[in-house]
Amino acid sequence: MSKITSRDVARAAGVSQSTVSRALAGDERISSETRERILSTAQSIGYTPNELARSLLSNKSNIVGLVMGDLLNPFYPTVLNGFVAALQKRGKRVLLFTVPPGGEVDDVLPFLLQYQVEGVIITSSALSSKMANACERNKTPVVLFNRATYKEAVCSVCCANVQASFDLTERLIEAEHDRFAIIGGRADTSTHIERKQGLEEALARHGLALVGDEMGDNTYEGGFAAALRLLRFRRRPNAIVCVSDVMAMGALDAARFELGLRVPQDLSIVGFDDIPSASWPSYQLTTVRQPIDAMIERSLALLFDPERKTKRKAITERLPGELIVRSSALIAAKHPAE
Amino acid sequence: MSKITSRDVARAAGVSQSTVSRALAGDERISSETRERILSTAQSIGYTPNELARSLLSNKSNIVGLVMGDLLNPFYPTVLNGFVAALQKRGKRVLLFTVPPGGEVDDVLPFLLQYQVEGVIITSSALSSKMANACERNKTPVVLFNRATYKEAVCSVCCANVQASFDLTERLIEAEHDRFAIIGGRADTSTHIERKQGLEEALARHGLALVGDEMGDNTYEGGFAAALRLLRFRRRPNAIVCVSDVMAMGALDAARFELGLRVPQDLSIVGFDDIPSASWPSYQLTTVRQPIDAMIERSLALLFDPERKTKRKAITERLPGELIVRSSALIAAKHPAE
DNA sequence: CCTGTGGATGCATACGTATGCACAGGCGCT
DNA sequence: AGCGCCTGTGCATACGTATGCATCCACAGG
Repeated sequence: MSKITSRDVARAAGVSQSTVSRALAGDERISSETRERILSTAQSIGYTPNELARSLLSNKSNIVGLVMGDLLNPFYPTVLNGFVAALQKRGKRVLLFTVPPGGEVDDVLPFLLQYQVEGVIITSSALSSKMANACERNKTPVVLFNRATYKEAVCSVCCANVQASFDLTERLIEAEHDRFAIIGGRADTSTHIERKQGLEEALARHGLALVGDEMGDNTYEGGFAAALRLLRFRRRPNAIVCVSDVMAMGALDAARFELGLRVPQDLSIVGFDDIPSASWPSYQLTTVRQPIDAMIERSLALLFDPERKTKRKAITERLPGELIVRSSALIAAKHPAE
Repeated sequence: MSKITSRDVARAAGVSQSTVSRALAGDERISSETRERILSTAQSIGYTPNELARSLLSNKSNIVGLVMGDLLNPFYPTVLNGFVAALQKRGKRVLLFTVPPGGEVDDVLPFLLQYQVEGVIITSSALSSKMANACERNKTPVVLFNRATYKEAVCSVCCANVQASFDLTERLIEAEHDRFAIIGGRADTSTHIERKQGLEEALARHGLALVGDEMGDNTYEGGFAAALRLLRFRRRPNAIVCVSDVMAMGALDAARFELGLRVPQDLSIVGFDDIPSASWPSYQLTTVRQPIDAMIERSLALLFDPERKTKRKAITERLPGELIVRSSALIAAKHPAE
């Protein structure tokens, strides 16, 4: 009783293997009584179709590869959850890979390709041109999520980071902040680069410049430590822009509990992502919400878009972020007129 | 240039397909010069072995199924991360499924079995006896993580919940708490049942009984709302035991921000899991830490244990939890003597 | 020179399923 | 009655890889 195959069902039902296959596929040509008989015998002897064999023959694995980086940043579980749910709804299976800190996407991609995945979604970081080519050669579409790439010809979906960051900064300047500091994530990520760029552009427009620039590694502890470094200045910043919410929460706690500062009276702290805990009363974090669901939808649309197979254009979609005003920063809520 | 197979490599290198297969497998019998030639041609024409075909033939898919429930409870991303990392290290691939709220594990298991997974890890909930039998028939080992089952013959790994909850309660009683309430998760989960049981046993031992019993659905919002219901009593509880940390954090914020109570002076709040945010200064949650890494290690050991294939015993392993004392509850730190 | 030996490679087949084609039987039409 | 057609089923093959067995060649020993 090792493996029960369609041949076993065929033997038990007194038909051929091909008839079993057709009956299970709902082929019209099989008479309904035969179909019934086959289905019930399949049920009774506990037959489970071998999807691997099916995939081998049809050349369609129904599997999508998902490469995640840091699952400990609360933004990504939400993303992961969304992707898995959306893919399951579309009848796709998810092969999940994790890139450990310090690891490279390139290390896991070969494994994905071996499983004949129909597409790959990468949320961890960009990928090398070598691997981009390997995917191209296999005709395996790739979509970068929350990451942009400038060199490689790969599709990506992200938030309009520069714009969102620019607008956020404008609002902070409007509210009379004039000493800005940034707590960055990792220097090699597009989110970091773009959000910093928007911030600096807005500052420059008003003749301002950053008074502090620290890295927080996209962790709570990193944000906490970075904030301590920033706030020990004699003339400390009065606005800290954090490239992600986890770091902003660390910074907030460092300011309040370690240095006894009041937020937002003594300084404003803002983040990006709008993770669930940003709305908790302990934090009330002003932040830029990423439109996760829409981004996921667009990612899958790009991934499965049939016309991408012909014109292999590297499309980058940028969805607008939404400023969520809470009480961690001195920003007036937008007038309804605007 | 659709699919590059080992035959293409064979043709390009002027050998047979079987020689290619053997060369790539590192077969000793292939002369090293032939091997070199094959490897380099494979490289140059961009050959990727088809793992599906390989799996079909060897009857070993190298895939492990992972069924997750609520990824929005921060405990589970940590678990997921740990499992994926551990499995990748063992050379296994992870096929991830999600059970949407209100869904059943039974709905996704058939898909897993179709992909010939070598084992299934379930963190969402127990599974029906029908599905347990189906897995047994397929000789597919199953391990429940953080869930126990009493009826079915399935292995499981959890924390020693009753014991941990009992000890925690004893410590709270020692510290003169006498009006206990519980905020539960979902009534049908073993974690809820067992933690409540330990709590009630300890209370009974001191002639006490619960003064409040609410459900919080293992969400922050649920914990928040449940705490409001509990704390509007005239004689409100002075200790709230929450079955998971997320709910405890909700309860804490409800007490502080909504009702103006002081924690732990006015009441103690404790949780379970020790999620990362439990240690943040805003919360400082006293909680029972689950030994996640050890639990994962034991789960995989059970899953791949060769002798389980002969004696099909349903082993339930219970690892001790560790009480982490912080400032959300009035508990003296254990004397070093003890 | 013939045979035996061993090393290197090719041939054929199997894994479990889907599908084009052939085939059998029944029925209606001329 | 004979012909064609339709319906329902079986036969054979293909997917890409791994592997038992046969084969071939070279070389050594008799």
